Amino acid sequence: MPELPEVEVTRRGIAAPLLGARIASARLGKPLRWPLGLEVDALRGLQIGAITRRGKYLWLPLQGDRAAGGLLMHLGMSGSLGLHAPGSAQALAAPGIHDHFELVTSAGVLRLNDPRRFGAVVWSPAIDALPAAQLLGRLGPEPFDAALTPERFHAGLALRRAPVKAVLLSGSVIVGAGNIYACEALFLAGIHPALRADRISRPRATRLLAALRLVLGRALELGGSTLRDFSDVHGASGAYQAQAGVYGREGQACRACGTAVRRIVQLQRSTFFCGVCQRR
DNA sequence: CGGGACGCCTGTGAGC
DNA sequence: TGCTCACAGGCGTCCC
Repeated sequence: MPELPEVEVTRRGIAAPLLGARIASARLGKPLRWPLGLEVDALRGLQIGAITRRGKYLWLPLQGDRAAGGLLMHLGMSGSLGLHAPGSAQALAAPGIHDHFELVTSAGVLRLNDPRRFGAVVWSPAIDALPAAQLLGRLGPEPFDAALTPERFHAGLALRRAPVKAVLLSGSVIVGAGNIYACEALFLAGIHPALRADRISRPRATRLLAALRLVLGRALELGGSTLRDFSDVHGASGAYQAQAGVYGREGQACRACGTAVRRIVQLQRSTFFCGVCQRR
């Protein structure tokens, strides 16, 4: 479900209510990607600090009398976080079969629902200590980091011979664009997804960076509602098909030129593009 | 090291 | 209606 905008929307939805909340109890469901790395009951009594995001990871700092650290969370492919107000029907309801992590706090019940269980919740003594540092260490710059100039972005692409779509998905030159937004940004920038990253000129790299920011920023404004089955806390989903330029539109007319949108497979993932509008 | 395949899981929709 | 198959928003690990 989540690419960067959806993770950021999630963060914005839970950060303020959970700031300063105290954990009354915690519970694990079926195993996620990795073990928690801590006895789940050890979370009891810890106080939640300011929740941050790096790439598609969320960091929940936790402070207690004897323990300090935090939880590094990832929503994987199908994860979502729900925060249910104390005393609400949802908070009182038993966890669903796909609720695999739960924090009962003074500010409500936080539940990670993740059918495919590619997501993760991992204890780390600090965000810059193992194991968090190991996972975050390979991430490239944030898309809206002002330090990521067109020059630097272009320089990053120039080091890679793989297809530009693969480089975007790798997250080493820029984080946050998943399969959908990578396709959409390449379409907006008029760049063929199979073009080698190091063959992209400075002007085209500049356009691609702008397109990535546009696509991710727009999704953020729309509250992450551009994904197929993403729903916010109010259950609003919306506008997916209306937003997509190429993603999921194989065989349909390109909105710019009318040519049939094509689908190819790269890294075992679908890539959608317009063979006319997007040049090598 | 870079590049690409694999595997982790469950759910859903299309086609028969 | 029920089965099978392809495919789904990610990413760490492993092998070349």
